[in-house]
Amino acid sequence: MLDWQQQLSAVGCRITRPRREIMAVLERSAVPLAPPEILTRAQRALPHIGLVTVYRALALFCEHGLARRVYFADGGHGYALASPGHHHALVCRRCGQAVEFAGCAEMDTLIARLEQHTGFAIDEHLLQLYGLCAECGANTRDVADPPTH
Amino acid sequence: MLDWQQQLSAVGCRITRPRREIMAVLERSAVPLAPPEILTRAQRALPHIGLVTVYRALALFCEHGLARRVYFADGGHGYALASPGHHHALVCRRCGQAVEFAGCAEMDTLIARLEQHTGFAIDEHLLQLYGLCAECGANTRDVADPPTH
DNA sequence: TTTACTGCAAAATCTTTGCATCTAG
DNA sequence: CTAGATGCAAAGATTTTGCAGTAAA
Repeated sequence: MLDWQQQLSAVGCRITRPRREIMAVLERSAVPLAPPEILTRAQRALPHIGLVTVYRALALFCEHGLARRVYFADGGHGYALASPGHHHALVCRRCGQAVEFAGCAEMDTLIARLEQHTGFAIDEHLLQLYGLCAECGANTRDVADPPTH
Repeated sequence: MLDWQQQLSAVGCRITRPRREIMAVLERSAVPLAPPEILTRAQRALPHIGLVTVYRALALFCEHGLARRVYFADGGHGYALASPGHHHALVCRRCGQAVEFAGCAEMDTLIARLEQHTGFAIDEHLLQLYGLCAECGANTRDVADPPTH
């Protein structure tokens, strides 16, 4: 399996210091991050990196399936690393932690039924689940730390 | 079943001319609309309505389950009327038309499996399907009209 | 009449673009 | 070397906030 550097190189993209750092920030975080937060974290290693570069790197990563946008229950969103292949996100509404999962097998029957009823040809889907992770579920009465998107 | 006016009145909200018009705009559209487009359409009947009112009305409608945000395959989003109860959207990637559907019965097994594996307590989900509606599927070689979000 | 709502103006965010400079390959 | 990438500054969008006036109930 190709790692992200090989994958980008293969299509003529360069592996630069900012891109490596942004990828590293995403790799370190269990929580999907918003671009300004990614910037802040990347600046610890690369003080002069700019927000524009973050946006451009994220767009590139998303185009190539290396990252994906994750929507929060409150309407906000962040970016998280994406495993190769088709996955979905399970997001903790309290700590923001996102877990990927595969398996849309369960949805195939649903999709088949809808195609028949509506005449649509369905070829893509967005599925995200929300809830409390084991840890947050256990500490429900603590004050919630606002998730650092 | 309560209509939206009764539902809002019941919680102390007023049924104003702008809110009625914004609701009417949503009712008339098969396509989820972005706030600026909702404004334009509402202004045909209420020339002095402002964008701020649109945002505030949408926030109110969403809070009370009368409308919902619909994400497009391209990352944009719009707002559409929501039927009472739990529904999902099936969106045509060409004309933008959105159809609601019920039935997450198929997902219950998936959710149960994930709860067991991850320890999450899952209580909400976002599911959207994308494809071509029957009409757009039939006319695939026409130039696409950019959907009026 | 009361108080929730509106509209305006302005601010705060978020995201994209143009361009000169830099750097990975 | 040399295309692709960066960073800055600035423009464009989008969304939120403050406040005085307006209108539902």
